[in-house]
Amino acid sequence: MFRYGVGMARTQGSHSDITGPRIRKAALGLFARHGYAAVSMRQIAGEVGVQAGALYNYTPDKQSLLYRLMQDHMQDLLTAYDDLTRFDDPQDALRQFVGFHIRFHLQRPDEVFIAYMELRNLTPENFAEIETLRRRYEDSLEGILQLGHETGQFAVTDTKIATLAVIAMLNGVITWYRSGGRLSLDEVEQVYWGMVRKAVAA
Amino acid sequence: MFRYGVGMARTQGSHSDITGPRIRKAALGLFARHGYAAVSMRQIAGEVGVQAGALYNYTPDKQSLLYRLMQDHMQDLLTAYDDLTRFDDPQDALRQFVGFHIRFHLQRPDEVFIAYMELRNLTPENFAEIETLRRRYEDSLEGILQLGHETGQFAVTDTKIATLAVIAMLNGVITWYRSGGRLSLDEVEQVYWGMVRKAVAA
DNA sequence: ACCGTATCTGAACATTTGTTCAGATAGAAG
DNA sequence: CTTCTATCTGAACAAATGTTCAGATACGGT
Repeated sequence: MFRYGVGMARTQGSHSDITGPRIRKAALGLFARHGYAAVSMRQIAGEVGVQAGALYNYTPDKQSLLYRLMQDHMQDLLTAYDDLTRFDDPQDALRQFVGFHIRFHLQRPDEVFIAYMELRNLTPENFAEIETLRRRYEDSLEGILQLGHETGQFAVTDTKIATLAVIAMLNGVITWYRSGGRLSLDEVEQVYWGMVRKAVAA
Repeated sequence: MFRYGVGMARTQGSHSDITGPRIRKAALGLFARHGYAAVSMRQIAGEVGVQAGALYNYTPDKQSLLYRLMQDHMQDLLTAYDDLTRFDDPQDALRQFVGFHIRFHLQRPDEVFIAYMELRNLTPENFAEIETLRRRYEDSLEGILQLGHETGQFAVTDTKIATLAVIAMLNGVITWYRSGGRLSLDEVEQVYWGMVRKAVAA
């Protein structure tokens, strides 16, 4: 027997305020684990418990879904960093940056992974947007190094390279850190701060 | 008019010693630029000037092609490093490591990119193989830091973390360095060596 | 109770995917 | 020249891809 239209419609409890975030969360995890190109819209839909077509109520296409994730992440990062009350002393400001960076990024391993690994899957326009945001964040670190260089507290021959080197080093932490592991967050922060401090020290 | 069999066979000058490397080189470049999952066998074949079916004379499948590229790279790396005559003094050994790492990796940006970004596209067995090789390389750096720690020349509270931090910092160089840019290879090496030296200094 | 709309299904679409293989030609060896 | 084999073509395959859409159901307001 065929009951016409059974299950072919809006489902119980469905609401865009619920489904939207769930889709982005599922996409986030899958993109981080398998990579953007290796994940299909049907996989994402499956994780949400919905058909693939339903995703297009929440994103115009797959590419925009990726872009949205990156954009949200970068904006969260900038907002959180802007909310800090800064220190005037370069040394204090640098320590604050290191601590903030490590803690913020360790709380969002998937976002960080995607924002770094999937840049090449963005359209040129979307890529430019994300790069602008990233640049703004890196510039704030460079500003600290620059100031410390001028006051003679830091010995960095090239602040641009030093900035990238410090960030690369800090980002490395997310490749190995697992909460509940050998070291606590405080210990990790202290170890990295020790290395950064000495690396730029005069 | 249909001439039976025109162009449907072995092509002039075709030789496995030529085509094999060309396939790997094309795959290397495409994987690095667009990512393993986003590159099709037909794209690779097209770059070589051959039909997709011909690739299967040189690799059992796409996955093995990726694995081969990573394996070759890691083995080149280990062989090149093993060929160095080592220094006894930890400071000298560390400087040698920094210089070697930067120069070796800057000469092979595509290989490095792939070896780092496409690990998740390997089968578990292939992944384990590559990880073993990578571990062997990292262990040699940790050995240097460990020795320097024992002699009191280095102040690294955690040699494991220090190893990963140093490598992450050095790897960062390939994300921005372009030959013919503002800095020469020697200058880049000096800048990074300065930061690494100070970062682990007692 | 009714109506408008938000939300989802199920099916369909044109492409593209990795892979296989019979057959055809070129090169190497005798 | 003949024979054997290495190398490639061209076509084919099933499966998977991103995306669209008519229609069906649930929700929210009146």
